[in-house]
Amino acid sequence: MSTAGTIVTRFAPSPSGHLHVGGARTALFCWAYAKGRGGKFLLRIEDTDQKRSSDAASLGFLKDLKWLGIDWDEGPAFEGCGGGPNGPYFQSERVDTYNRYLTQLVDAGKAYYAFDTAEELERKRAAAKAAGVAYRYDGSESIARPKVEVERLLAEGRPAVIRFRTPVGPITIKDEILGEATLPAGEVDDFVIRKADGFPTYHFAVVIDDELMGVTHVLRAQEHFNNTAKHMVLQDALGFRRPTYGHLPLIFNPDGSKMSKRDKDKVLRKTVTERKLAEPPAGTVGAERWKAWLADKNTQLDYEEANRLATALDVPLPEINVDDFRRSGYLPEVVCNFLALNGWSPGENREKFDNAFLRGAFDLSRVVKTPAKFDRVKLLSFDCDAITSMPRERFVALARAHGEVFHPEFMRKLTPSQFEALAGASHERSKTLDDMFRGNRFLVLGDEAFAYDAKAAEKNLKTGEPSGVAHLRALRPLLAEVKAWEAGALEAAIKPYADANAGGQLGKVAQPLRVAVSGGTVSPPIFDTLAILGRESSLARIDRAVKTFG
RNA sequence: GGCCCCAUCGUCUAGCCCGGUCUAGGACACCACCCUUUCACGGUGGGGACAGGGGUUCGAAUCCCCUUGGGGUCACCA
Repeated sequence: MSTAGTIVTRFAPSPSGHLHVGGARTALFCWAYAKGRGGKFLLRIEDTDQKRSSDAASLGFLKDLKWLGIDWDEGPAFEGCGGGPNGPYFQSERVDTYNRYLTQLVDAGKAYYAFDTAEELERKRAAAKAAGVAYRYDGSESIARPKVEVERLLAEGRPAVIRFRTPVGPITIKDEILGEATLPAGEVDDFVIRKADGFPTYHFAVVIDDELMGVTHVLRAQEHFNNTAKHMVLQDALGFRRPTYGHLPLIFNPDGSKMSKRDKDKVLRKTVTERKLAEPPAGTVGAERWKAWLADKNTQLDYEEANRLATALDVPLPEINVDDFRRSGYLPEVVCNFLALNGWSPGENREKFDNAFLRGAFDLSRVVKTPAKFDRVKLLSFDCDAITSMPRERFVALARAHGEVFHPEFMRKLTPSQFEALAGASHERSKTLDDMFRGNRFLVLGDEAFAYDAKAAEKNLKTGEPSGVAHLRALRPLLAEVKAWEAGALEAAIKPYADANAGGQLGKVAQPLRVAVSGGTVSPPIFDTLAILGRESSLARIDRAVKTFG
């Protein structure tokens, strides 16, 4: 039990390998609310659904929380967080506790066993729907069943659930964000509180645990709003106190659809169909999986499969999970900042802030009631601002760390000094930590291996008077003479040439060079690009371009 | 469909609770121009919203009602 007066919030996800942005925001707000008030933030794993079997990867989202800078005072132990006196923090390990309260309710006549089969219930639901009326469970038969009969059926081993006997009457939900709402009598029926497999349902476990763990404030997604009524009647029946509730607005895709991992499959399917790919790209997805995936729109690739396929296809995947944003090169502090802005704002036209500010300023009265559409373009802009305004050394360090995790083969092909030069040259044009890796593939391909973009070559090498190739021919001996192959010296060699032979328009010379050494029209500043590439590769590539397009 | 909730630029939002200071502010996006060795950055300027209809009031984005629209929820999932 926690000290009286201490604010306690909790984030209670079901086990998952990855943290969804919506969940991340909920966690962030719970964290900020408690920590900003000297309270505690705790984590609890809602793993009462055996079908969502939990394996080792099921707690993968803990690292996402850590990455965001959200740490928890109580909960599963992980990298210095967690532990605490109110555990276990896995609901699957608390079944005895739930059973104690369950028995108490049954003995008091506030809950009862029911033996309906799934088929029976389904039939009644369908009938109600056909009749155009709202389905409500009718417990009269179960309630009337004599105790001996119940015990006989139980002894027989008949599958049974326990339902809560919801008192008749309207229920008023009080919410710090949405205000008050009253559900008319009969709206909440006798819901299941223990499943046939012996596990409690979400509604029951939540109420017990929030009470036992001393949770004072429940902040969760708005989809739980109506559930609150169930939790309230349970609290009353058990004699529990009532936490303060705040239901957060949902976060959607820009088109209003729900954000789901399926969005990734959608993008990939569309690309595969458009490109008429018959076979999976090598090393991405197994042949069997590929077939099944293409045949059934409801089949989803797993996380790694989707990422490998996206990389092979060179298509960006919509970021859904926190880890997706990390992979895409977003800064954790920016993700938090932007997430907080979806559903809350500090007012006074302030938009940029860190978690320390959030924890000091966050409060429920400024949480917005309306659902938000997640604007990745604005997020990108925030990330760009954060990156370009950080010190260069910090950027280089972050980019290196990012590269080592997500682009190890790229990192292996560059020497440390080459990498540093590339990162330095990329800093001011990077919107994410990933940009420099995606945009500069040509650097790590062999001099004969990278491809020339036909359009770029046509425009910058073959046409013009003099043509780009003509400039390259003239430049080649000048470059060969450059003593120290670094950006300054290269500029000193090329600039005068442009002044004399291109009317001072450096672009007339820079673009042909760029296409010659990179294959395309986009690269870091040309002198940097040549310097990073080195003398040997630069000259070899120029020679190749002259030979190919001359 | 029943029930519940919500409604300001394309998007995120400020303003609403305590009506006048709002010819509605900011950010992202967009358009134009400028800068420029590509890309990006940056600079300057611009278009852009109180869903509709009734009330209340001297006066409404702000209060009330209706309509419309959006969302949530109606599981032995959480």
